[in-house]
Amino acid sequence: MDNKPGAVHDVKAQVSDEALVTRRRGQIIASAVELFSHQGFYRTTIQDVARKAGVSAGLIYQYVSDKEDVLLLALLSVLESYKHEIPAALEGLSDPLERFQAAIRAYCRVVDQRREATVLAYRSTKSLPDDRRRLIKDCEIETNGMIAACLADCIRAGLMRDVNVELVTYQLVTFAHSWALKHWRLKELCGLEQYVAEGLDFFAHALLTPKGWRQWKRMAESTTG
Amino acid sequence: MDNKPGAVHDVKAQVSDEALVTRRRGQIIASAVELFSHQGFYRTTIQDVARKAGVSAGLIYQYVSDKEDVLLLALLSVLESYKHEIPAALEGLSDPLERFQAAIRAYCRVVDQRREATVLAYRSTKSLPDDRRRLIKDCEIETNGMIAACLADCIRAGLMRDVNVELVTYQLVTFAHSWALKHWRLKELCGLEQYVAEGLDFFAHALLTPKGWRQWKRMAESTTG
Amino acid sequence: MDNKPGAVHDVKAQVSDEALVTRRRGQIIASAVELFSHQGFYRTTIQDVARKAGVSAGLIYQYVSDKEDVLLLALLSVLESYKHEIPAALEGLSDPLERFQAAIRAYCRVVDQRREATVLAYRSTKSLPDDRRRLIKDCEIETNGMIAACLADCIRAGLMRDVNVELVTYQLVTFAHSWALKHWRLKELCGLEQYVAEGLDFFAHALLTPKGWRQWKRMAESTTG
Amino acid sequence: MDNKPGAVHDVKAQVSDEALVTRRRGQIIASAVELFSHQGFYRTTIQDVARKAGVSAGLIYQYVSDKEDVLLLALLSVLESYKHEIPAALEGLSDPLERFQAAIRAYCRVVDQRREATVLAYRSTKSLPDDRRRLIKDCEIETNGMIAACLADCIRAGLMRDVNVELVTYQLVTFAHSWALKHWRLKELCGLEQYVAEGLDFFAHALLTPKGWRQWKRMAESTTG
DNA sequence: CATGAATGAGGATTCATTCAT
DNA sequence: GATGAATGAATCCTCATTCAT
Repeated sequence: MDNKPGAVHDVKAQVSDEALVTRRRGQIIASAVELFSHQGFYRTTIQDVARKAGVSAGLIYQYVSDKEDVLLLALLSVLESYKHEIPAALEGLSDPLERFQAAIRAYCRVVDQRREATVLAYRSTKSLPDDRRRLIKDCEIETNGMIAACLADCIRAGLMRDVNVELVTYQLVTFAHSWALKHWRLKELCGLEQYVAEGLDFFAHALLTPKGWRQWKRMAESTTG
Repeated sequence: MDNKPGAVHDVKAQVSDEALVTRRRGQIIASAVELFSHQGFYRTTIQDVARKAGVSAGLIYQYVSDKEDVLLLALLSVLESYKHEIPAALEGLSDPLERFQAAIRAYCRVVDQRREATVLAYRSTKSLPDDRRRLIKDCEIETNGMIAACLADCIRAGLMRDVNVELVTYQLVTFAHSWALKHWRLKELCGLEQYVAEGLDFFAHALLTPKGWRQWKRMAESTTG
Repeated sequence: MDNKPGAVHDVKAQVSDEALVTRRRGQIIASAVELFSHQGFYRTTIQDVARKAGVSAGLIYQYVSDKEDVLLLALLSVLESYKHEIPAALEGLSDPLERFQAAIRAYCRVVDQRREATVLAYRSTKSLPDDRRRLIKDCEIETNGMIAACLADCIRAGLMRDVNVELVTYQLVTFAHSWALKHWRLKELCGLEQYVAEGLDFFAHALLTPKGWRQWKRMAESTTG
Repeated sequence: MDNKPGAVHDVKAQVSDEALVTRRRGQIIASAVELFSHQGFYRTTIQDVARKAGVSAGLIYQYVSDKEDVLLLALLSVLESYKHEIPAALEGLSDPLERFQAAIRAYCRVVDQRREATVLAYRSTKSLPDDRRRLIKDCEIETNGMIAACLADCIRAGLMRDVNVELVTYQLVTFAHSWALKHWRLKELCGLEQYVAEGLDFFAHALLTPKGWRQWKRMAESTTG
């Protein structure tokens, strides 16, 4: 329910009509994400955002209190798309290994779709004052939690070694992010599909127990064959 | 020999005395890295840099043509400390697996020492115009090359699986960087030593052949025992 | 119709309301002409212009893209007052000699009214980049053309000798300008009226044919008597 | 004796050796005239002047107290070349009409030789504070005096009409200056020789008495024939 | 005498933010 | 609610001038 673009998150609007707030923020954020991603936060002016959103500069300040607020909203919209996609990809899957694979795949796919925005999140989170940055981190932790849960399930099922879940989660998350962060180079080495495949293979070797391995290979055969 | 802080790299100074240029640039860059790391590039004024370096604002422009030049120099100084430390850590080691371990360890150690600066590099490379960014990327590629070489040696020696070297290199590099990028969270989970240890264990599982494993365990025992 | 102060001339404003643009530019230019004339272009700051115009410094940049643009606009406003006054003075006159006299007189009168501004035009045209200077020169050529036409008419009517029209036009134009350029000295020798009278007498001797002379004297008598 | 480049004129040097002062100022002024003429006073930095003169920036301040001092010296050096050339051209001539012609010719020739510098004088005299500008004006008045004297002699000899000498002198002087000021256009109409010839013809018609005319024609024939 | 590195005040320009319409 | 003109603080950069060597 707070996944709608323009959801509130402590950012106060001066306009009361909630539906309007949501719609306007949606416009604003979409433009902001695009511009911030390409030109960076500081190189983008509020006028730029207003122009691209097809509204006046003044209007923005009725839905946001700061330029930094726009950044916050923009970053949250990115992070929330992560939080959205992963559960959607797991829908209906119950096997731990399948869920693990699906989660990684989904994460990489969103990152690929919002590549520029992902880079933006890395670049610009620090541009936020501490309290607003907190919100971003909470959001990231929440997403990580979903990955971590998949991992924990695999371990609990004896399919993976008993590794430090949170540390490995960072490896997995970072793997997804890297597709965006290092895209300038990776795109010359392989496509998204191969990237994910090689990654999963790597993680399989790193994590699976013999039992896990057997299932993993069975899964692979049933997919291929 | 162009690793000295303040090395030239296309950035032209108006002062001819080379020793002075090196010294002054050293001062300027040190202050810049510190300030940029904490406040970000755009929030830091040239006056800030000058004040912290104990020089006048005007002086900076005798050693640099732009504020962006200061950023370039700052980033290069970070990347060059990587390029410096890794070979130093490999000095005298000939065993591929030892070299591999030492390289990862060294990389993580530099990142730890220059944690803020590493974050800076992630945040601010995009603030540079394309041509200057090129220099940064070249530098990064070079560092990656050193890791990749260690990896390739292990594979060639039959100690590791025949993986896609460059892709895995990115995993390794990213692992080191993450210590800085996610330090706000990781520091609550473990110290650098444990981080590296768990990482190496993870990579060992992911990469080693049976032959590699035997040697790896022997190494571990000789270190521990 | 493009004689209004603030007429557009390739100088782009960021404000769309045309009437406002005209009004604001009028304010800005008036202040700029005054200040530039007294202190020179380089000694005058945009803040000075803003203060005198009763607006903020930032506002100026919504109507002008450069400080040089302000100069361009200022110079054009001066040159356009020339282009305006001369035809106005010739209105209703059909006799070539009368038109000639009226044109010179009008020119000298405008120069006298905008003495400082005329000096400004001489001093500062070269401070403009080539392309903008072009605009100034075009404007000057146009004004000269009006004087030249009067001269040519007199020649065609057999009232003046067949001299090189453009060269002599420069003499006439220069004569008018000199009243401003050398005012520091001329004002001690005579008033504007006498300056014009002596000038016309000089040019009459230099240019009139016997036929021209007869008419010239008749004109003088009818004016005096 | 104060025609030497670098003559003192109230401008105090910190160096005592007079010969050296003269030499150094010569170097400095030559570079300054060149640079100021092309780029204008404000666009030229002291460093520019120093570089072109092949000296250090600091050195200039040992021979001059101000950047404005450099301008003053530069302008004086131009005006003094006028004061120099005219008497030189009159040397040995005693006939008033010949002297008149020679003076105009000489003036135009110097202006032609130092065209850029002449424009500089027009542009930049106002950039000087009042007291230093005084020096320039005195110098100009002195030069005008030489032209005025030639004119007065012609009148006294009954060769020219009894016009207001100083006013007409301004016409003559202005005629010479115009060759520089309007050179961008005039050069397309004629060369210096023709410019002078047409000018002299114009002035002849404007000024000569019948007696003067007869001699003027005789002079022309003897030159031509 | 000469050098040229260092200073720091000064000014053009940008842009987040406000507010009258 | 929306607009966009106006503000003015903030910052980069230049350059005349000084002074230690």
